[in-house]
Amino acid sequence: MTKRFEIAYLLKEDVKALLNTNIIVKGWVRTKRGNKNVAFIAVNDGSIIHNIQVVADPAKFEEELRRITTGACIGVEGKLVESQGSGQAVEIQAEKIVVYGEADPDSYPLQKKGHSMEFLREIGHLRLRTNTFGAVMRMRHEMAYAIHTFFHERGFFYFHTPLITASDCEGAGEMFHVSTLDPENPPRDKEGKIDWEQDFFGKFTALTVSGQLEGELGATSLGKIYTFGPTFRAENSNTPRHLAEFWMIEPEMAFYDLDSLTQLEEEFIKYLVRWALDHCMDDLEFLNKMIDNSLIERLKSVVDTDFVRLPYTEGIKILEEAAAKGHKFEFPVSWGVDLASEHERYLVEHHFKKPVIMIDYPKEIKAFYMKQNDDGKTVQGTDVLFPQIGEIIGGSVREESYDKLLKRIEELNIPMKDMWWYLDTRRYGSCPHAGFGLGFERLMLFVTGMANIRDVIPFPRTPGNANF
RNA sequence: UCCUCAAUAGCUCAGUUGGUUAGAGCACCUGACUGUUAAUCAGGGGGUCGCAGGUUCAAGUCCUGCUUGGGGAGCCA
Repeated sequence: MTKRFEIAYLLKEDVKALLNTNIIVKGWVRTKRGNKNVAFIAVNDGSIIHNIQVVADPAKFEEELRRITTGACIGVEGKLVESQGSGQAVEIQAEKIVVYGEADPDSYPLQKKGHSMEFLREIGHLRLRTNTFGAVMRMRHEMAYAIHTFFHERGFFYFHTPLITASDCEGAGEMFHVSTLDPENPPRDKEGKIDWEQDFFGKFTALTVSGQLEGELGATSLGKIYTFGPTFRAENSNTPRHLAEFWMIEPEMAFYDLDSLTQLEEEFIKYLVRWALDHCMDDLEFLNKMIDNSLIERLKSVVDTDFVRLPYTEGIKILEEAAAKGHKFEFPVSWGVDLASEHERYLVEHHFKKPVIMIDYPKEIKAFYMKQNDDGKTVQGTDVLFPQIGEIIGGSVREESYDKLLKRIEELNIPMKDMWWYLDTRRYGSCPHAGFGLGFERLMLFVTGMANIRDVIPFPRTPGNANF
């Protein structure tokens, strides 16, 4: 019985022993071309960006060739031979062709010429069959695998935090409510408000905006953990960098301080970029050619560059000096303001020209759980700022002092009723610890060179769009 | 959510200061070509110019509203 091979194997492995023997390939047709003497069919099975060339005799396969158009699914049995043409090393001389599924060219929307990303988003069910999305999705898998490998090699445990949560006090964004109550006629309490006690969980619940708080419970028992799962934000954000449903990686480490935290952040990103360069070069070369021709160069430069550590206060000084020298900012800069993306871009793209890890932010512009510095003004938060993308990582050393954390919670009027368990981490066996969050799709933007975050996830969810 | 730009053939786009029958490339169909590389060459079919109003002798073109999409901003990862 003739064996089927995946195209990645035929094109990447040593196939000398297979030459001039019969094999089978199966996949989807990218193009068909030729004349009345010979036909060429480029077949792709998703295992690799490249196609294998099938050579067929038009006289022998007249009926099959009529049914084979761009997008059709076929199986081919034939002899693997060294190619007579110059575009590929090996090809298959067809002896038997099965057409599994035709793709009517009058209605099949994908062509062999390029499409706009906007058009492809409208056919999200079929865009995965394009070269670009094949490359992006293979890299998405590689990056996910690399993330697990990175943490596993360093003794982190993969820790599963809940997707449904009752903590609505993280301040990380608007939440999607989770309820089984009848929206037409919900039960009401005495004041006429919706009675969440009668809901499925007996309280108001929503989809998680972060696994961090539960992640801290893992870190203060297992030592080093990371989460890697979906995250949901109901913000009305319409930008190329935001999704309503995205994947986030959140490591949390006991006994890490600011230095070891930023060191891990830098090491992590460099590991992932290096992994892409080591394992995804075929796809990267395609993306470099078709999407962004400075991509590979940029990835290499990140791996070789030391990230800048920049205290917020020094960053403000640089920006104020730039403004004094005449650089125009839309928003004014002074100590205490939250930096706008124009400010971050100036620092990363103009001043340092390399990734910047900004640290020690004013406490007023950062979350309640960040460790307070002795100056009484700043906290040990860290943002890793990347060219083009902006903030790719946000992290901090966590405040481990029960009294300081409680005071901050009270100052910010954060409701206490759902926070008691979090505070217990500081009440019993409290330890210094730190962690960060990396937006998986922001990483994907960086390593693929794609411009819009909707094109680095198979099925993007954004305001007004939950298709496919 | 705010600002801004756009919407013309299946796809990517052109269409001049408003003026006759709205064009090109690709795709599709027909034909040519002895090995192509998003094959090439010749011919053919294919349009409610996003939707609804308005101005005008005349609207793809100007105005208003709506819808959808892009870019920028905010929020953030």
